[in-house]
Amino acid sequence: MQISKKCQYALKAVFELAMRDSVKPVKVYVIAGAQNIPPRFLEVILNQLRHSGLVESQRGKEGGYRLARHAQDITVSEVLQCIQGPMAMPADSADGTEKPAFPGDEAFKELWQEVNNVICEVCDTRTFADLVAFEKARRDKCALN
Amino acid sequence: MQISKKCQYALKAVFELAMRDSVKPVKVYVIAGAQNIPPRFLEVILNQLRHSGLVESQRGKEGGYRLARHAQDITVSEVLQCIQGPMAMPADSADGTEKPAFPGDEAFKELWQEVNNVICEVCDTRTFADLVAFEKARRDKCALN
DNA sequence: ATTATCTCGATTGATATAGTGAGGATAGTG
DNA sequence: CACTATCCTCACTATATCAATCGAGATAAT
Repeated sequence: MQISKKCQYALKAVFELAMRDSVKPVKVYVIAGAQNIPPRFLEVILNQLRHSGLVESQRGKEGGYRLARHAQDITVSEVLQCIQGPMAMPADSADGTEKPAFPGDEAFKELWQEVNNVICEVCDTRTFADLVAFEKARRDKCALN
Repeated sequence: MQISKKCQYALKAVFELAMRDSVKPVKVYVIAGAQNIPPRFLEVILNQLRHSGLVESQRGKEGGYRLARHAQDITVSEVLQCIQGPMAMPADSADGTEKPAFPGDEAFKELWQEVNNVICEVCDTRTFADLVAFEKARRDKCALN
């Protein structure tokens, strides 16, 4: 049960763009610096996010990346799915072939389905606007001390 | 987001023992055959489960494995933790060292905590007695057709 | 024309996973 | 006691996946 580094980087990158909420595109190395992500690796990741329509890019000088939609319309699930693919639970046979079922297969399938559902409930409803709001609230609280 | 084969095998093996609910120990190759698990690999897995106190073994001829507790007292979580270790969510730093936090780290930590909680809610409350009951109910339903 | 940036596929090195091998320990059976 | 079927242990290998980098190209601003 693990979230890959790549996925964590993707989430952090989208978060950074959401925080900045900038009309001007943000350069890769700026995001990388702000979030401590290997810059060349981040290029790969942002490109993948772009192909999924989560971010937009601008090439050339003064180029960079920005969110393709408002932060409140991008969920954690979308980023996870873009990078890790759909949350494949064991029972999902990769090939479509009907395999001979073994005792308990159905029971486990139902279990994984339920696990999947509760995860999705959390990740589908959590937008990057929420995350940014959380971060800002935390900063305000710290500022009081 | 993936459950390893090893873990799936462990769950299937415990399920098989729960189904049989036998006083006599069940041999590895029997479990392996019933659940389509590579027998030598299953040995390794059952041994690991034994060290965690989930199953008991008997050596020698007429030896094998049985559950160390009643099926209703063994949860899916216990097997998962035995094989995969605790569900480590990204924010948990492996080393105990304080790392310089980056923007959003706290927000993500809270998110992963929540994800972890809902998963545990499902897996902590699901016992192997539940899974066996599910399987038996399914069989009864099929028998009617 | 120059330069800073994104684009994209290939490649590398590290780590984790899945599974196997070989020999030892133990308990029942004749 | 000798034999054999079983569990026990740990080391090992092969393969896949992950994390990250490289290098050459395309594009846009100046």
